[in-house]
Amino acid sequence: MFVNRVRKAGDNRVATNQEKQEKEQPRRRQARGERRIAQLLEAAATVFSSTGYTAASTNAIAREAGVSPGTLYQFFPNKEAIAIELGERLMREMRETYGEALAPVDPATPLEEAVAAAVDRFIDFNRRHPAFFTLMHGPDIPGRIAEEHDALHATLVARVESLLTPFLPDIPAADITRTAHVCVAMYKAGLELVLASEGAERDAYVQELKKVLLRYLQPLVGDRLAAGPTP
Amino acid sequence: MFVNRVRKAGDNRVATNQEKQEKEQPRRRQARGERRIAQLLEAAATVFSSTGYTAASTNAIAREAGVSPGTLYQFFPNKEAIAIELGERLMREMRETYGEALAPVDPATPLEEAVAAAVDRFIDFNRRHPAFFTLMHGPDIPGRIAEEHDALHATLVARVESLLTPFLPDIPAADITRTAHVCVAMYKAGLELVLASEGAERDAYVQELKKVLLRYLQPLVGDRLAAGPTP
DNA sequence: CCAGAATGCGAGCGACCACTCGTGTTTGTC
DNA sequence: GACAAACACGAGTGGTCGCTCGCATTCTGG
Repeated sequence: MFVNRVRKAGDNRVATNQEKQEKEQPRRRQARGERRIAQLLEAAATVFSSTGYTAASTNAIAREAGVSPGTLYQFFPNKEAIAIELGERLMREMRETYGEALAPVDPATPLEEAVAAAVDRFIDFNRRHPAFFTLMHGPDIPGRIAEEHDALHATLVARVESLLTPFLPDIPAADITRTAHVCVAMYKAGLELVLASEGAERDAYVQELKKVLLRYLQPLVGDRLAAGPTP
Repeated sequence: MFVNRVRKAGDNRVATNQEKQEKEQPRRRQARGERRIAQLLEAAATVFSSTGYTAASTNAIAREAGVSPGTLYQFFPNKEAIAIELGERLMREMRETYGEALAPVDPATPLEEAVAAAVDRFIDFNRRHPAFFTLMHGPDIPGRIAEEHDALHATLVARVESLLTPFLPDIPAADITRTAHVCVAMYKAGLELVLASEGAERDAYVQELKKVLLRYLQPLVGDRLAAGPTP
Protein backbone atom coordinates (compact mmCIF):
# COMPACT_ATOMS: atom_id res chain seq x y z
CA MET A 1 0.00 0.00 0.00
CA PHE A 2 2.73 2.41 0.87
CA VAL A 3 5.90 3.38 -0.86
CA ASN A 4 9.12 1.52 -0.53
CA ARG A 5 10.12 1.24 3.04
CA VAL A 6 13.80 0.75 3.42
CA ARG A 7 15.03 -1.15 6.40
CA LYS A 8 18.62 -1.20 5.39
CA ALA A 9 21.80 -2.51 6.83
CA GLY A 10 23.69 0.46 8.10
CA ASP A 11 21.54 0.72 11.13
CA ASN A 12 24.23 -0.99 13.06
CA ARG A 13 21.96 -2.84 15.38
CA VAL A 14 23.87 -3.83 18.47
CA ALA A 15 22.40 -5.16 21.67
CA THR A 16 23.76 -2.96 24.39
CA ASN A 17 23.88 -3.58 28.08
CA GLN A 18 21.81 -0.45 28.57
CA GLU A 19 18.84 -2.10 26.94
CA LYS A 20 18.82 -4.86 29.49
CA GLN A 21 18.85 -2.43 32.36
CA GLU A 22 16.07 -0.29 30.97
CA LYS A 23 13.81 -3.27 30.57
CA GLU A 24 11.39 -2.22 33.27
CA GLN A 25 13.51 0.14 35.29
CA PRO A 26 12.40 3.75 35.01
CA ARG A 27 15.60 5.68 35.23
CA ARG A 28 15.57 8.33 37.91
CA ARG A 29 15.82 11.50 35.88
CA GLN A 30 16.84 14.88 37.07
CA ALA A 31 15.44 18.17 35.82
CA ARG A 32 18.67 18.71 33.93
CA GLY A 33 18.12 15.44 32.11
CA GLU A 34 14.61 16.39 31.06
CA ARG A 35 15.95 19.67 29.75
CA ARG A 36 18.64 17.86 27.79
CA ILE A 37 16.07 15.53 26.29
CA ALA A 38 13.90 18.42 25.16
CA GLN A 39 16.97 20.17 23.82
CA LEU A 40 18.07 17.08 21.94
CA LEU A 41 14.64 16.51 20.48
CA GLU A 42 14.45 20.09 19.31
CA ALA A 43 17.86 19.74 17.70
CA ALA A 44 16.76 16.47 16.14
CA ALA A 45 13.66 18.13 14.71
CA THR A 46 15.84 20.80 13.13
CA VAL A 47 18.33 18.36 11.67
CA PHE A 48 15.72 15.84 10.53
CA SER A 49 13.63 18.43 8.75
CA SER A 50 16.63 19.93 7.03
CA THR A 51 18.38 16.74 5.93
CA GLY A 52 15.94 13.90 6.38
CA TYR A 53 16.19 11.00 8.76
CA THR A 54 18.85 8.82 7.18
CA ALA A 55 21.22 11.63 6.27
CA ALA A 56 20.96 13.13 9.74
CA SER A 57 23.91 11.94 11.82
CA THR A 58 23.63 11.53 15.55
CA ASN A 59 26.81 13.57 15.89
CA ALA A 60 25.15 16.39 13.97
CA ILE A 61 22.15 16.25 16.29
CA ALA A 62 24.42 16.33 19.33
CA ARG A 63 26.36 19.24 17.84
CA GLU A 64 23.15 21.11 17.07
CA ALA A 65 22.11 20.60 20.67
CA GLY A 66 25.54 21.68 21.88
CA VAL A 67 26.36 18.41 23.63
CA SER A 68 28.70 15.52 23.00
CA PRO A 69 27.68 12.30 21.21
CA GLY A 70 28.06 10.44 24.48
CA THR A 71 25.55 12.68 26.17
CA LEU A 72 23.04 12.01 23.43
CA TYR A 73 23.36 8.30 24.06
CA GLN A 74 22.84 8.90 27.74
CA PHE A 75 19.18 9.54 26.92
CA PHE A 76 18.48 7.61 23.75
CA PRO A 77 19.56 4.03 23.09
CA ASN A 78 19.95 4.66 19.38
CA LYS A 79 19.16 6.98 16.51
CA GLU A 80 15.80 5.43 15.78
CA ALA A 81 14.66 6.04 19.34
CA ILE A 82 15.20 9.75 18.87
CA ALA A 83 12.94 9.82 15.86
CA ILE A 84 10.37 7.65 17.59
CA GLU A 85 10.24 9.82 20.67
CA LEU A 86 10.04 12.95 18.55
CA GLY A 87 7.32 11.40 16.41
CA GLU A 88 5.35 10.34 19.45
CA ARG A 89 5.52 13.76 21.03
CA LEU A 90 4.39 15.40 17.82
CA MET A 91 1.57 12.90 17.37
CA ARG A 92 0.48 13.49 20.93
CA GLU A 93 0.47 17.22 20.49
CA MET A 94 -1.46 16.92 17.29
CA ARG A 95 -4.05 14.73 18.89
CA GLU A 96 -4.37 17.06 21.84
CA THR A 97 -4.67 20.15 19.73
CA TYR A 98 -6.76 18.86 16.86
CA GLY A 99 -7.94 15.58 18.22
CA GLU A 100 -11.54 16.01 17.35
CA ALA A 101 -10.96 18.25 14.39
CA LEU A 102 -11.75 15.58 11.90
CA ALA A 103 -14.70 14.03 13.66
CA PRO A 104 -17.55 16.51 13.53
CA VAL A 105 -19.75 13.91 11.95
CA ASP A 106 -22.73 16.15 12.20
CA PRO A 107 -24.34 15.76 8.77
CA ALA A 108 -25.83 19.19 9.16
CA THR A 109 -22.40 20.73 8.77
CA PRO A 110 -21.92 21.80 5.18
CA LEU A 111 -19.23 19.75 3.50
CA GLU A 112 -17.47 22.92 2.51
CA GLU A 113 -17.00 23.98 6.10
CA ALA A 114 -15.88 20.57 7.24
CA VAL A 115 -13.28 20.36 4.51
CA ALA A 116 -12.04 23.91 5.03
CA ALA A 117 -11.75 23.50 8.78
CA ALA A 118 -9.91 20.20 8.57
CA VAL A 119 -7.50 21.48 5.94
CA ASP A 120 -6.79 24.67 7.85
CA ARG A 121 -6.09 22.92 11.10
CA PHE A 122 -3.83 20.27 9.70
CA ILE A 123 -1.89 22.69 7.57
CA ASP A 124 -1.42 24.95 10.54
CA PHE A 125 0.00 22.09 12.56
CA ASN A 126 2.37 21.03 9.84
CA ARG A 127 3.54 24.58 9.37
CA ARG A 128 4.47 24.81 13.01
CA HIS A 129 6.18 21.42 13.07
CA PRO A 130 8.06 20.82 9.83
CA ALA A 131 9.73 17.75 11.29
CA PHE A 132 6.37 16.03 11.44
CA PHE A 133 6.05 16.04 7.67
CA THR A 134 9.63 14.85 7.28
CA LEU A 135 9.19 11.96 9.68
CA MET A 136 5.84 10.87 8.33
CA HIS A 137 6.71 11.21 4.68
CA GLY A 138 10.34 10.32 4.21
CA PRO A 139 10.92 7.10 2.27
CA ASP A 140 14.00 6.43 4.32
CA ILE A 141 12.39 6.10 7.69
CA PRO A 142 13.02 2.99 9.76
CA GLY A 143 10.40 0.37 10.45
CA ARG A 144 9.09 1.60 13.73
CA ILE A 145 8.30 5.10 12.52
CA ALA A 146 6.76 3.64 9.42
CA GLU A 147 4.37 1.81 11.72
CA GLU A 148 3.50 5.05 13.44
CA HIS A 149 2.99 6.67 10.10
CA ASP A 150 0.80 3.86 8.88
CA ALA A 151 -1.24 4.10 12.06
CA LEU A 152 -1.70 7.81 11.60
CA HIS A 153 -2.58 7.31 7.97
CA ALA A 154 -5.11 4.64 8.83
CA THR A 155 -6.63 6.90 11.47
CA LEU A 156 -6.89 9.72 9.01
CA VAL A 157 -8.53 7.54 6.40
CA ALA A 158 -10.93 6.10 8.93
CA ARG A 159 -11.93 9.54 10.14
CA VAL A 160 -12.50 10.78 6.62
CA GLU A 161 -14.49 7.64 5.95
CA SER A 162 -16.73 8.14 8.92
CA LEU A 163 -17.06 11.78 8.02
CA LEU A 164 -18.12 10.81 4.53
CA THR A 165 -20.41 7.91 5.31
CA PRO A 166 -23.45 9.84 6.54
CA PHE A 167 -23.38 11.81 3.32
CA LEU A 168 -23.20 8.70 1.17
CA PRO A 169 -25.59 6.01 2.35
CA ASP A 170 -26.05 4.42 -1.05
CA ILE A 171 -22.40 3.95 -1.86
CA PRO A 172 -20.69 0.61 -1.21
CA ALA A 173 -18.27 0.69 1.71
CA ALA A 174 -15.34 -0.22 -0.51
CA ASP A 175 -15.97 2.84 -2.65
CA ILE A 176 -16.12 5.09 0.37
CA THR A 177 -12.85 3.68 1.63
CA ARG A 178 -11.25 4.33 -1.69
CA THR A 179 -12.64 7.83 -1.78
CA ALA A 180 -11.19 8.47 1.67
CA HIS A 181 -7.80 7.21 0.54
CA VAL A 182 -7.92 9.54 -2.42
CA CYS A 183 -8.84 12.46 -0.19
CA VAL A 184 -5.95 11.82 2.15
CA ALA A 185 -3.52 11.39 -0.73
CA MET A 186 -4.65 14.63 -2.31
CA TYR A 187 -4.43 16.39 1.02
CA LYS A 188 -0.86 15.24 1.45
CA ALA A 189 0.10 16.38 -2.02
CA GLY A 190 -1.50 19.74 -1.37
CA LEU A 191 0.27 20.00 1.96
CA GLU A 192 3.58 19.53 0.21
CA LEU A 193 2.71 22.31 -2.19
CA VAL A 194 1.64 24.59 0.63
CA LEU A 195 4.72 23.93 2.75
CA ALA A 196 6.95 24.67 -0.23
CA SER A 197 5.51 28.13 -0.82
CA GLU A 198 5.16 31.29 1.21
CA GLY A 199 3.02 34.29 1.80
CA ALA A 200 0.15 34.99 -0.57
CA GLU A 201 1.09 32.08 -2.81
CA ARG A 202 0.80 29.76 0.12
CA ASP A 203 -2.68 30.98 0.94
CA ALA A 204 -3.65 30.59 -2.66
CA TYR A 205 -2.50 26.97 -2.62
CA VAL A 206 -4.54 26.36 0.50
CA GLN A 207 -7.59 27.62 -1.36
CA GLU A 208 -6.81 25.42 -4.33
CA LEU A 209 -6.43 22.38 -2.11
CA LYS A 210 -9.84 23.04 -0.61
CA LYS A 211 -11.26 23.40 -4.11
CA VAL A 212 -9.80 20.10 -5.19
CA LEU A 213 -11.26 18.22 -2.25
CA LEU A 214 -14.58 19.98 -2.37
CA ARG A 215 -15.11 19.52 -6.07
CA TYR A 216 -14.07 15.90 -5.85
CA LEU A 217 -16.57 15.22 -3.08
CA GLN A 218 -19.35 17.58 -4.12
CA PRO A 219 -20.90 15.38 -6.83
CA LEU A 220 -21.16 12.47 -4.39
CA VAL A 221 -22.77 14.56 -1.73
CA GLY A 222 -24.82 16.38 -4.32
CA ASP A 223 -26.90 13.26 -4.81
CA ARG A 224 -28.17 13.71 -1.33
CA LEU A 225 -27.96 17.37 -0.55
CA ALA A 226 -28.23 20.25 -2.92
CA ALA A 227 -24.66 21.20 -3.74
CA GLY A 228 -23.27 23.83 -1.44
CA PRO A 229 -25.04 25.72 1.30
CA THR A 230 -28.60 26.35 0.28
CA PRO A 231 -29.85 29.87 0.97
CA MET B 1 50.86 3.70 -17.97
CA PHE B 2 47.27 2.93 -18.27
CA VAL B 3 44.23 5.10 -18.44
CA ASN B 4 42.65 7.12 -15.68
CA ARG B 5 44.97 8.49 -13.09
CA VAL B 6 44.24 11.52 -10.95
CA ARG B 7 42.04 10.94 -7.92
CA LYS B 8 44.29 10.79 -4.93
CA ALA B 9 43.52 8.29 -2.26
CA GLY B 10 41.17 9.81 0.25
CA ASP B 11 39.33 11.94 -2.25
CA ASN B 12 36.19 10.04 -1.66
CA ARG B 13 33.79 12.50 -3.15
CA VAL B 14 33.70 14.34 -6.42
CA ALA B 15 35.11 12.88 -9.60
CA THR B 16 37.30 15.28 -11.50
CA ASN B 17 39.05 12.79 -13.71
CA GLN B 18 36.14 12.44 -16.09
CA GLU B 19 36.48 15.87 -17.58
CA LYS B 20 39.82 15.14 -19.18
CA GLN B 21 38.64 11.80 -20.42
CA GLU B 22 35.30 12.66 -21.86
CA LYS B 23 36.03 16.20 -22.85
CA GLU B 24 37.19 15.54 -26.35
CA GLN B 25 38.08 11.89 -26.21
CA PRO B 26 35.10 9.63 -26.25
CA ARG B 27 36.24 6.29 -25.03
CA ARG B 28 36.25 3.71 -27.73
CA ARG B 29 33.57 1.33 -26.59
CA GLN B 30 33.06 -2.20 -27.70
CA ALA B 31 29.73 -3.93 -28.10
CA ARG B 32 30.46 -5.87 -24.96
CA GLY B 33 30.84 -2.61 -23.07
CA GLU B 34 27.52 -1.31 -24.31
CA ARG B 35 25.91 -4.52 -23.20
CA ARG B 36 27.47 -4.22 -19.77
CA ILE B 37 26.24 -0.66 -19.46
CA ALA B 38 22.69 -1.67 -20.31
CA GLN B 39 22.96 -4.58 -17.91
CA LEU B 40 24.26 -2.33 -15.13
CA LEU B 41 21.56 0.24 -15.70
CA GLU B 42 18.90 -2.42 -15.58
CA ALA B 43 20.33 -3.74 -12.34
CA ALA B 44 20.50 -0.20 -11.00
CA ALA B 45 16.85 0.36 -11.88
CA THR B 46 15.93 -2.77 -9.94
CA VAL B 47 18.00 -1.88 -6.90
CA PHE B 48 17.03 1.78 -6.90
CA SER B 49 13.33 1.09 -7.13
CA SER B 50 13.46 -1.51 -4.39
CA THR B 51 15.65 0.36 -1.90
CA GLY B 52 15.84 3.98 -3.04
CA TYR B 53 18.89 5.82 -4.27
CA THR B 54 20.83 6.46 -1.07
CA ALA B 55 20.36 3.03 0.42
CA ALA B 56 21.34 1.33 -2.82
CA SER B 57 25.00 0.34 -2.65
CA THR B 58 27.14 0.20 -5.74
CA ASN B 59 28.26 -3.26 -4.71
CA ALA B 60 24.63 -4.33 -4.63
CA ILE B 61 24.12 -2.98 -8.13
CA ALA B 62 27.21 -4.77 -9.37
CA ARG B 63 26.07 -7.98 -7.69
CA GLU B 64 22.60 -7.64 -9.19
CA ALA B 65 24.23 -7.22 -12.60
CA GLY B 66 26.50 -10.18 -11.94
CA VAL B 67 29.75 -8.25 -12.25
CA SER B 68 32.42 -7.02 -9.88
CA PRO B 69 32.48 -3.54 -8.34
CA GLY B 70 35.55 -2.73 -10.41
CA THR B 71 33.69 -3.49 -13.61
CA LEU B 72 30.93 -1.13 -12.61
CA TYR B 73 33.45 1.65 -12.18
CA GLN B 74 34.89 0.86 -15.57
CA PHE B 75 31.78 2.43 -17.04
CA PHE B 76 30.58 4.90 -14.46
CA PRO B 77 32.79 7.36 -12.60
CA ASN B 78 30.63 7.23 -9.50
CA LYS B 79 27.29 6.23 -8.07
CA GLU B 80 25.57 9.45 -9.02
CA ALA B 81 26.52 9.00 -12.66
CA ILE B 82 24.62 5.71 -12.73
CA ALA B 83 21.47 7.38 -11.54
CA ILE B 84 21.96 10.29 -13.91
CA GLU B 85 22.45 8.06 -16.93
CA LEU B 86 19.47 5.94 -15.93
CA GLY B 87 17.37 9.03 -15.40
CA GLU B 88 18.38 10.46 -18.74
CA ARG B 89 17.58 7.28 -20.60
CA LEU B 90 14.18 7.05 -18.95
CA MET B 91 13.47 10.70 -19.66
CA ARG B 92 14.46 10.20 -23.28
CA GLU B 93 12.27 7.16 -23.64
CA MET B 94 9.38 8.98 -22.08
CA ARG B 95 9.79 11.91 -24.40
CA GLU B 96 10.04 9.63 -27.41
CA THR B 97 7.03 7.56 -26.48
CA TYR B 98 4.74 10.19 -25.10
CA GLY B 99 6.50 13.32 -26.22
CA GLU B 100 3.46 14.90 -27.71
CA ALA B 101 1.00 13.20 -25.44
CA LEU B 102 0.50 16.24 -23.32
CA ALA B 103 0.44 18.75 -26.11
CA PRO B 104 -2.74 18.18 -28.07
CA VAL B 105 -3.66 21.81 -27.63
CA ASP B 106 -6.64 21.41 -29.86
CA PRO B 107 -9.34 23.24 -27.90
CA ALA B 108 -11.93 21.16 -29.66
CA THR B 109 -10.82 18.13 -27.70
CA PRO B 110 -13.07 17.69 -24.69
CA LEU B 111 -11.22 18.27 -21.46
CA GLU B 112 -12.31 14.87 -20.27
CA GLU B 113 -10.56 13.12 -23.10
CA ALA B 114 -7.42 15.17 -22.76
CA VAL B 115 -7.16 14.44 -19.06
CA ALA B 116 -7.94 10.76 -19.44
CA ALA B 117 -5.44 10.29 -22.24
CA ALA B 118 -2.65 12.09 -20.43
CA VAL B 119 -3.26 10.21 -17.19
CA ASP B 120 -3.42 6.85 -18.92
CA ARG B 121 -0.22 7.39 -20.84
CA PHE B 122 1.82 8.62 -17.93
CA ILE B 123 0.59 5.98 -15.60
CA ASP B 124 1.38 3.34 -18.16
CA PHE B 125 4.92 4.64 -18.46
CA ASN B 126 5.45 4.71 -14.73
CA ARG B 127 4.06 1.22 -14.39
CA ARG B 128 6.62 -0.06 -16.87
CA HIS B 129 9.49 1.87 -15.30
CA PRO B 130 9.15 1.91 -11.52
CA ALA B 131 12.66 3.32 -11.17
CA PHE B 132 11.51 6.51 -12.82
CA PHE B 133 9.19 7.30 -9.96
CA THR B 134 11.86 6.46 -7.41
CA LEU B 135 14.47 8.67 -9.02
CA MET B 136 12.15 11.58 -9.58
CA HIS B 137 10.47 11.44 -6.21
CA GLY B 138 13.02 10.37 -3.65
CA PRO B 139 13.98 13.12 -1.22
CA ASP B 140 17.41 11.55 -0.92
CA ILE B 141 18.57 12.18 -4.42
CA PRO B 142 21.78 14.09 -5.03
CA GLY B 143 21.88 17.54 -6.55
CA ARG B 144 22.28 16.62 -10.17
CA ILE B 145 19.27 14.33 -10.32
CA ALA B 146 17.25 16.89 -8.43
CA GLU B 147 18.00 19.26 -11.28
CA GLU B 148 16.76 16.72 -13.76
CA HIS B 149 13.69 16.23 -11.69
CA ASP B 150 13.06 19.94 -11.48
CA ALA B 151 13.48 20.22 -15.22
CA LEU B 152 10.98 17.44 -15.80
CA HIS B 153 8.60 18.95 -13.32
CA ALA B 154 8.87 22.33 -14.97
CA THR B 155 8.27 20.75 -18.36
CA LEU B 156 5.20 18.97 -17.06
CA VAL B 157 3.80 22.11 -15.52
CA ALA B 158 4.48 24.10 -18.67
CA ARG B 159 2.76 21.50 -20.81
CA VAL B 160 -0.26 21.42 -18.55
CA GLU B 161 -0.29 25.18 -18.60
CA SER B 162 -0.27 25.36 -22.36
CA LEU B 163 -2.91 22.65 -22.44
CA LEU B 164 -5.06 24.66 -20.08
CA THR B 165 -4.57 28.12 -21.51
CA PRO B 166 -6.82 27.80 -24.57
CA PHE B 167 -9.62 26.71 -22.26
CA LEU B 168 -9.08 29.63 -19.89
CA PRO B 169 -8.47 32.87 -21.73
CA ASP B 170 -9.88 35.10 -19.02
CA ILE B 171 -7.79 33.77 -16.18
CA PRO B 172 -4.58 35.56 -15.16
CA ALA B 173 -1.42 33.71 -16.12
CA ALA B 174 -0.35 33.37 -12.50
CA ASP B 175 -3.57 31.56 -11.68
CA ILE B 176 -3.15 29.21 -14.59
CA THR B 177 0.38 28.43 -13.49
CA ARG B 178 -0.82 27.69 -10.02
CA THR B 179 -3.60 25.53 -11.35
CA ALA B 180 -1.07 23.61 -13.42
CA HIS B 181 1.10 23.07 -10.35
CA VAL B 182 -1.88 21.76 -8.46
CA CYS B 183 -2.75 19.41 -11.31
CA VAL B 184 0.75 17.98 -11.44
CA ALA B 185 0.89 17.58 -7.67
CA MET B 186 -2.45 15.79 -7.62
CA TYR B 187 -1.37 13.64 -10.52
CA LYS B 188 1.76 12.60 -8.64
CA ALA B 189 -0.19 11.78 -5.52
CA GLY B 190 -2.63 9.74 -7.57
CA LEU B 191 0.23 7.99 -9.31
CA GLU B 192 1.60 6.92 -5.95
CA LEU B 193 -1.77 5.51 -5.02
CA VAL B 194 -2.07 3.71 -8.34
CA LEU B 195 1.43 2.25 -8.24
CA ALA B 196 0.81 0.95 -4.74
CA SER B 197 -2.28 -1.03 -5.69
CA GLU B 198 -3.04 -3.80 -8.11
CA GLY B 199 -5.67 -5.25 -10.35
CA ALA B 200 -9.17 -3.91 -10.14
CA GLU B 201 -8.29 -1.62 -7.28
CA ARG B 202 -5.62 -0.05 -9.39
CA ASP B 203 -8.01 0.66 -12.21
CA ALA B 204 -10.45 2.14 -9.75
CA TYR B 205 -7.79 4.51 -8.48
CA VAL B 206 -7.01 5.55 -12.03
CA GLN B 207 -10.66 6.43 -12.45
CA GLU B 208 -10.66 8.38 -9.21
CA LEU B 209 -7.57 10.30 -10.23
CA LYS B 210 -9.25 11.30 -13.46
CA LYS B 211 -12.30 12.38 -11.51
CA VAL B 212 -10.24 14.53 -9.20
CA LEU B 213 -8.52 16.32 -12.05
CA LEU B 214 -11.63 16.64 -14.13
CA ARG B 215 -13.81 17.99 -11.36
CA TYR B 216 -11.08 20.38 -10.30
CA LEU B 217 -10.78 21.77 -13.81
CA GLN B 218 -14.40 21.47 -14.96
CA PRO B 219 -15.72 24.62 -13.23
CA LEU B 220 -12.99 26.71 -14.83
CA VAL B 221 -13.75 25.40 -18.26
CA GLY B 222 -17.44 25.52 -17.54
CA ASP B 223 -17.30 29.25 -16.98
CA ARG B 224 -16.01 29.68 -20.43
CA LEU B 225 -18.42 27.36 -22.16
CA ALA B 226 -21.34 28.93 -20.39
CA ALA B 227 -20.16 32.40 -21.26
CA GLY B 228 -19.55 31.51 -24.86
CA PRO B 229 -16.54 32.41 -26.98
CA THR B 230 -14.87 35.64 -26.03
CA PRO B 231 -14.75 38.29 -28.74
C1' DC C 1 49.25 -12.71 -35.07
C1' DC C 2 50.39 -9.60 -31.90
C1' DA C 3 50.71 -4.90 -29.58
C1' DG C 4 47.59 -2.23 -27.11
C1' DA C 5 43.12 -0.87 -25.85
C1' DA C 6 38.95 -2.30 -23.62
C1' DT C 7 37.02 -5.16 -20.32
C1' DG C 8 36.91 -7.77 -15.97
C1' DC C 9 38.15 -8.93 -11.27
C1' DG C 10 38.10 -8.46 -6.12
C1' DA C 11 40.81 -7.47 -2.08
C1' DG C 12 41.48 -3.43 0.11
C1' DC C 13 41.69 1.77 1.29
C1' DG C 14 40.00 5.83 3.44
C1' DA C 15 35.98 8.24 5.03
C1' DC C 16 32.05 8.35 7.63
C1' DC C 17 28.69 6.77 10.91
C1' DA C 18 26.24 4.73 14.85
C1' DC C 19 27.48 3.77 19.02
C1' DT C 20 30.75 2.66 23.40
C1' DC C 21 33.62 3.28 27.31
C1' DG C 22 36.66 5.07 30.66
C1' DT C 23 36.84 9.01 33.11
C1' DG C 24 35.58 13.30 35.14
C1' DT C 25 31.79 16.62 36.90
C1' DT C 26 27.35 17.91 38.88
C1' DT C 27 23.38 16.96 41.71
C1' DG C 28 20.34 14.97 45.18
C1' DT C 29 20.19 12.69 49.71
C1' DC C 30 21.52 11.48 54.25
C1' DG D 1 30.70 16.55 53.96
C1' DA D 2 30.13 11.91 52.00
C1' DC D 3 28.40 8.94 48.79
C1' DA D 4 26.02 7.37 44.87
C1' DA D 5 23.63 8.19 40.99
C1' DA D 6 22.85 11.04 37.04
C1' DC D 7 25.08 13.74 33.74
C1' DA D 8 28.79 15.03 30.50
C1' DC D 9 32.69 14.34 27.65
C1' DG D 10 35.19 12.86 23.37
C1' DA D 11 38.53 9.75 21.57
C1' DG D 12 37.92 5.30 20.03
C1' DT D 13 35.62 0.84 17.84
C1' DG D 14 33.67 -1.92 14.52
C1' DG D 15 31.19 -1.85 10.42
C1' DT D 16 29.56 -0.32 5.82
C1' DC D 17 30.14 2.10 1.71
C1' DG D 18 32.00 4.41 -2.32
C1' DC D 19 35.63 3.78 -4.86
C1' DT D 20 40.68 2.29 -6.39
C1' DC D 21 44.47 -0.40 -8.04
C1' DG D 22 47.25 -3.91 -9.80
C1' DC D 23 46.72 -7.42 -12.63
C1' DA D 24 44.34 -10.97 -15.75
C1' DT D 25 41.56 -11.68 -19.83
C1' DT D 26 39.24 -10.55 -24.25
C1' DC D 27 38.71 -7.95 -28.21
C1' DT D 28 40.34 -5.12 -32.41
C1' DG D 29 43.12 -2.87 -35.88
C1' DG D 30 47.14 -3.18 -38.60
